[in-house]
Amino acid sequence: MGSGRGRPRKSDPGEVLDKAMELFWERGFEGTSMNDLSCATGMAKPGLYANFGDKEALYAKALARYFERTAPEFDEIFQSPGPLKDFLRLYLESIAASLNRKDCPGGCFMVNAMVDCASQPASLESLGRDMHETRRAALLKRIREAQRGGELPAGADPKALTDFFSGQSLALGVMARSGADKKTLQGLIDVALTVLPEEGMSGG
Amino acid sequence: MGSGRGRPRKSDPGEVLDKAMELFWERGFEGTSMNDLSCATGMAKPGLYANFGDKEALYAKALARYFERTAPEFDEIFQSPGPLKDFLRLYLESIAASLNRKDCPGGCFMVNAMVDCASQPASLESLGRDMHETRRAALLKRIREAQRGGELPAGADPKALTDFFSGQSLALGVMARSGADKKTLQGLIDVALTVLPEEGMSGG
DNA sequence: GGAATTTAATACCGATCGGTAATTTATTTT
DNA sequence: AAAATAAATTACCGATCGGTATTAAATTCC
Repeated sequence: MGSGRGRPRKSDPGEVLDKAMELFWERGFEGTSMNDLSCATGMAKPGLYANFGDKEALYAKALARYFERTAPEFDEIFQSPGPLKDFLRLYLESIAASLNRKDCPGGCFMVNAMVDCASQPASLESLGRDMHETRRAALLKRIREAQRGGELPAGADPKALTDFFSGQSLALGVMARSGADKKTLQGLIDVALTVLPEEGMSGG
Repeated sequence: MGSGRGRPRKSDPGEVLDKAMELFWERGFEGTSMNDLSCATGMAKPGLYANFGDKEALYAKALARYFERTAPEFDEIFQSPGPLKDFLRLYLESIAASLNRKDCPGGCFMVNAMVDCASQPASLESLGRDMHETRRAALLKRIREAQRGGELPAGADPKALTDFFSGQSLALGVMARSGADKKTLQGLIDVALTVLPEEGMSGG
């Protein structure tokens, strides 16, 4: 009846990875022990090692899962056809919204992974950085398109704008992790968007 | 000849605390062991406990020392008499400069302490938050004064502006920790400052 | 010089860490 | 039913953690 030959699995590895993601997200790499993970997921320690490798590999897979889970909403926003300012508002507000959800235990997992480099192997630090860089690259592409389309002054610096808005997502992540409420995040977003020219004034 | 009666000290507690500050700053709370601290400072473990209390107390004192060390430059900037925009440029650029100094091991210690809450006692997390809040309060005061002085439109929201610029310091801290170069930080600052009206145009 | 005192240095404590070997249980195949 | 296989379970490993008891060394007061 089962799929394989031996004893049937007690826990679904996918659900285990989801739970591991939540724990690492909330408590970080050093703050989460393999015993914690075993208790929270219901999968005994040898099972964790057999299914995911060592702690570092499990963390990497959990972080990758976070990236994949947030990717669809991210991609949808990036393919929205409206003007740049609407897109950036949508982008930052979706980040702020995700940071205040009940099932979001502590800020942005990627930001945490970038800053938590204090107490985690270097490979994991660069992993978080690479993921952030991926999103930053998509942002730069979108901003360059907007400039070609006349939405930005010819003198504007797309890379600087990209670093700026990419930086806003970092600021939101830190503020959310330190307990900022939704209104505070929204205030930052509203101010940040004023660096762009008013909509409709395409030519300068 | 000495100051007390017993065996003379081998290490100056002040210098020990400085070294401990650097280590905690670079590696975080969990990432720094008492053995590490003992080796790096030259003070044996029992000496550390006798002089500073347990690990949590030592970290708190190291973080407080960081705050005190950065306070003079901070205060000087806040008392500069120029227009708001010059002040904010000076403020953010001094943060960026401090983050790229050779003796700055990893971003901003306060920001790290706020985000590292994953793997450190809750009291230390709120300690970093309180320090950040202190600076934010000074920022708010300065921005309100500027608004009263007509440097900002009457409709501007000082609290939102404060959260925004306070957030920029967080973004700078994370970017610096993840390896951003000086040019990138400067680009973010230049863009961020454009949220303010042009200098000299005081009335609306 | 000897008692008192303050520090340094060593060794050690129980607990927990990441990781694994050995065994037991449950299922499929022959 | 017996062999084979895969997973769960238990117990355990050496290393390191934060923290401390104990002993040795260096100084000052009498």
